[in-house]
Amino acid sequence: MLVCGRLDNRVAAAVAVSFPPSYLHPVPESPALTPDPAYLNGLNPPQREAVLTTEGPVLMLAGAGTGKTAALTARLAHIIATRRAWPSQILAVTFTNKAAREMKERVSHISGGAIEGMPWLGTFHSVAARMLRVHAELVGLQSNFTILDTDDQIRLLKQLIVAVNLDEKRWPARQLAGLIDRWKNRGWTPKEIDAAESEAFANGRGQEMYAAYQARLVALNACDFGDLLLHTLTIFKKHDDVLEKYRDRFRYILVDEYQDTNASQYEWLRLLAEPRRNICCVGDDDQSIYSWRGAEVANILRFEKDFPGAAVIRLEQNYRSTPHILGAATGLIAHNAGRLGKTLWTEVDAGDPVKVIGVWDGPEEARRIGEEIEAHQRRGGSLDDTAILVRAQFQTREFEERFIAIGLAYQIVGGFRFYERAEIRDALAYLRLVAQPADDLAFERIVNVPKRGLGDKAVANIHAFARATSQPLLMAAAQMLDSDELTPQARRSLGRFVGDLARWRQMASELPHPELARILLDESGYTAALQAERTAEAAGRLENLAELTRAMEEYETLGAFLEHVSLVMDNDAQRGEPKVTIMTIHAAKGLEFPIVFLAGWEEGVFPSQRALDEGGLASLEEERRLAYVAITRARRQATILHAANRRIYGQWTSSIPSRFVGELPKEHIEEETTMSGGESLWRAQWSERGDPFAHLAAAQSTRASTRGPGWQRAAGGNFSTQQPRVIEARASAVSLGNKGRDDLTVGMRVFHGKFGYGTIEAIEGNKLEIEFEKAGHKRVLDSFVSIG
DNA sequence: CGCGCCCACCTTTTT
DNA sequence: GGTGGGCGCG
Repeated sequence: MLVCGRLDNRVAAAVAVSFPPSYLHPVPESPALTPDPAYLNGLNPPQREAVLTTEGPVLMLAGAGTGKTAALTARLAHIIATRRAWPSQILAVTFTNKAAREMKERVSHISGGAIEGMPWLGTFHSVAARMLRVHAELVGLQSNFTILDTDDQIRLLKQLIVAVNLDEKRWPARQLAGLIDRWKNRGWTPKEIDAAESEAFANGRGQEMYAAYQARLVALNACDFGDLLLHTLTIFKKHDDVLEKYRDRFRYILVDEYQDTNASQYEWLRLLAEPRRNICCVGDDDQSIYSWRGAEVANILRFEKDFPGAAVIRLEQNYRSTPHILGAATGLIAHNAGRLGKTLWTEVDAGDPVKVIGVWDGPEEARRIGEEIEAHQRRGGSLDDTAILVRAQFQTREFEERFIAIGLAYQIVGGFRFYERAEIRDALAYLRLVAQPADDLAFERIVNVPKRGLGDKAVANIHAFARATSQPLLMAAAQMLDSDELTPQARRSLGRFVGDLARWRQMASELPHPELARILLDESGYTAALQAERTAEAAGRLENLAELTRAMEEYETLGAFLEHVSLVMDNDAQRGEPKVTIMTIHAAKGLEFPIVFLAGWEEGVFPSQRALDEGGLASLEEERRLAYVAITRARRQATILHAANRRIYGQWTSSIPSRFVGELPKEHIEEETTMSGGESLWRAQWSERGDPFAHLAAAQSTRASTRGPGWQRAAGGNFSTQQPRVIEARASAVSLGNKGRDDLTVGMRVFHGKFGYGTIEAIEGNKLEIEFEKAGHKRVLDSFVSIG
């Protein structure tokens, strides 16, 4: 097949057509005789090769911004158009729902909507879940098993730890969850945990706890995310007939982001790919940034060994960034060893060097980026063009504070997924309990939410009774109503809860489920409890719940919805007014922005201290790959910043620029420091002193004599003289895009997403002075408030 | 049973 | 510096 990979496109197409797959009916039309089919338009030679090399193993090394998705979708279109396989005979797996969704849309688009279903296009987990629903009984589950989220998982483990009299402080459930996850990622069932591994928890009881957890899951008819893969893998290994069935079905296999696969996914794929070995893995070893959650770069590095004769196709022509940006990224990643090797190039020749700016401290960094963004706005640019990428979530706060202060619209992407929010999980627990009365975890979660006087004591009682009579909690609770096991209050309250559940259960068959959900939230008192809070947070939660019930309308059955919500639902950033995007580099993978700011390039922040401390060289290289991913997000301009001082966990910390800054090729960068005396003075400062405030003092005393423009803005002193000018500058920048709104007046009560309710005290253009009920006096932009 | 205080924690994140 | 969880008291 290597040979095939070297053929030119026309020949490859001809070869392909001359060997029609024998299992299909002869194909009447012959694409090779007609001009190139539409899906090949605009593809460069390696991309075409990737599309046309359909038979045998293919490794597609696709650098950042090289048109990977275009090639992938064309490949799918090609396989289907040439009748090599029906859409239902192609397995295409991705890691995220977003990637799966995009691929679905593009395939459908490229085929002019002709390809409706690619039923086996999805995330590893959703595809595995789908298989597992069919064969659940082979691992002791029923096909309507529940998929637990991390929160359920931890609560369950905690119970198990307590049950065997382990000190949950010394042996936290989180740690065990992490271990079990790791084991599952490696494809190990409890049987495969050896003594050495087992040693990692509670003096050798790891294996025992893992086994107990698995047993408990089966009893609950539940599984966690890792199980979706591990169970299907187990089934493939033990039941040849099942494996055969899928091997026969999947004529072609396509894997996106192959460098992110873990051992269990790898094994899963290898089993399915045999004996045809029509597997096409797409990835970029330089963008492997998820080893900490089990991804093994080794999978991609050894692909050619695993699949001898594999065609290796490199996509290296970059369509995203300028030569300087690519040059900087390429120069940086060249410091890593053990790469497959790729060199990005571009036909574009314009563009500015990557800017590297050294600033005094964190606040100045935020200030500086804010100014750059406002300048971009003044030139007529949109905020949607801009993104700030950080190493860790804590860095976002500096920007948030600054942008609130200057009224710059921003969004922070990441943090909690939609379905990880407490209120969503509570709502789902209600639905789950109505759908499956035996769902003990759901019962525990909501039996006292909202508070109905059923505390730990009552719940412990129910638990004991349930265990003694071997029945689910809800059934036990119902029986206990007739006993005097509980205090009269608790009994009354529990009686009502149990009665409500029975009633909702009745309704479930008659009502559309979104309606059921609304009734449920209302009658349980959940909504009322949130409304009573009258806080910004509670209002947000109510909104999320409304969103949840809205989303339910798109699903036929409650079961379908529950599957969707636990596996698929994500909170995509909603469009709306233009705003700066602030997010972690991890979250930015796969995205691109014209203008990118890379903040906090300091030793200890990026590379992170933890990576430096514990991971050794491998972990440093992963940080470097992360830096590579970060730079290659930029289309036109990348700006890297590093601060000499930063407050981390309340501690002022001085740091030196990241080693990655030094690794950028000089010819592709342009350095600037806002500190007088240049880098040398500054280096002298941080190295001499341990006391961070000494720097501040030094800075202030130096400032009198050295007045670079940066100094004036840096280090926070002398605000009385500086502030008015700065505010003016802001006002003009902000007013470019936003006129004040006319529906607000002084004295009006308004609601702000972050600060809650407050009263307007003054209006000045599009800026408001508000006295907030909880958050105190603030200046905010009018677009952030609604009339409350 | 619920509130409040104190203390340990503190990359990255999908499913 | 903020937060969440555990524990002790009212």
